[in-house]
Amino acid sequence: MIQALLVEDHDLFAEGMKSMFQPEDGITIVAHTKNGHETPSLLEEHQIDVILMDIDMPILDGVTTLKMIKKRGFDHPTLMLTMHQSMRFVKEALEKGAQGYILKDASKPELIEAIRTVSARKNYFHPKVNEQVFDYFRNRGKSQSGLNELSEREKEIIKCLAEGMNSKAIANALCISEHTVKTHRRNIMHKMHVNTSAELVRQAMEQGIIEMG
Amino acid sequence: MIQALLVEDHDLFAEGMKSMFQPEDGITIVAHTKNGHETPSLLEEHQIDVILMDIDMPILDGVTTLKMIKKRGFDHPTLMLTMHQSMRFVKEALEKGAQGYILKDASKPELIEAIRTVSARKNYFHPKVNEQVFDYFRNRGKSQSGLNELSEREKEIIKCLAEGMNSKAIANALCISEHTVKTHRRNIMHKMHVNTSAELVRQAMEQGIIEMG
DNA sequence: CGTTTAATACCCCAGTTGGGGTATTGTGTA
DNA sequence: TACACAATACCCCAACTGGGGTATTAAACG
Repeated sequence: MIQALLVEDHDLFAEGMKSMFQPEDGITIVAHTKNGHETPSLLEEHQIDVILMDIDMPILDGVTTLKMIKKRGFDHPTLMLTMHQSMRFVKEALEKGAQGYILKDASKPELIEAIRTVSARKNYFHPKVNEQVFDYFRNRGKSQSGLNELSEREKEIIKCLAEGMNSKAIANALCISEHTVKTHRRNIMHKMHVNTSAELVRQAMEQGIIEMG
Repeated sequence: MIQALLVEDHDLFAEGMKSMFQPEDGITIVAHTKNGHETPSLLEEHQIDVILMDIDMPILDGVTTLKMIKKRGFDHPTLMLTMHQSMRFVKEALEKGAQGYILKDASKPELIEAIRTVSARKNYFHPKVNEQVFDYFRNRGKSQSGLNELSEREKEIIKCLAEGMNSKAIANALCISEHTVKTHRRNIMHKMHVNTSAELVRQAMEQGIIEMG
């Protein structure tokens, strides 16, 4: 029996996951937390074979949580659960040492297969994610630059734009010159292949660079 | 035993919901569809006491589905399930005849209470939603205008803006003059209390006016 | 120890945006 | 019928945006 820890903020989804697995599935969720901070202590209390980690959580998101527990010396195989099909998250999750990535609109058999694969320390990608990974490395080979890797500063600029600030306001807020803000914005727009700030914000939200509400 | 129909596109969430209810809960999900279009035939095939309707679905969203089945003469009590805490959705769902509204981060007991309440044809609001409803009517009393009721045309303009179109491109796409586009955009920005198109798009996405990729 | 990259800053400039007006038409509703 | 409102269109104009450059500095990386 594979013993799983579920890190997921949506209670209803978590409840569902817990009661979903039958004895014949060979999987059981032995612990659940809505809070990334509680993860380490749960990993100590229970004998966990695999972590099921939601990416989209407020306060402490899945990728950050993963980074944190790896840093503390835990090395549990981890399956990332998300609604986002974005390469950004896949890439970040892989960098932090996740073994697998599955979308929330996957089927139960797919999830079971994913959990079994990951708990055996093999990599699992949901078919829909696989396409993205393929595209990613194909583009990477071409452009060397690796899609759209935004710097922290650039993400900061995007957040300001999304909050309705213009160049001058951003310059004041970040204590830099208006020229610099303009340069950043232009670089971001090039990287993301968009033509207006409005489209920039849309893309950023879809890719999870900006958190929702 | 309350017999429920679940309309939900995320397979994993649906699977979870199905296996979540125990006999002592007095609730069972007798049918599930990922597709709003299938709802009417399922309502005919099964004896359904309550519909659990996800709002955030591609192709045919929950509110549209609800409108469609009401139009076809079905009058099942319906509980809307969503991640959005936005007043816009609450309002639309109510207008289309939903009996209740619950967020996906509710707890299992809350969900059970909601289903029981709605199936008895009483109204149910999740506490978090209740605040919004209260705010809404309080503002409504003040301003008479009712928060930010965007016209269909205005929503169309927003979608174009989010796709990176400028006034000229939107004017061409919608076969109207550039002046008109400008007027619309200005009206929208007033209604939504934002100062830039970028912020406009952010707000629109948070309120669900624009669907996510 | 060179090379790359992020962050910073500046120049130029056409074109768009955002804010202030006003006005006509059609539709729907009180 | 009369009033309200959505959609349309136009005027003016200061300010900002987006696209084209170039360049310095410091940090990161092989």
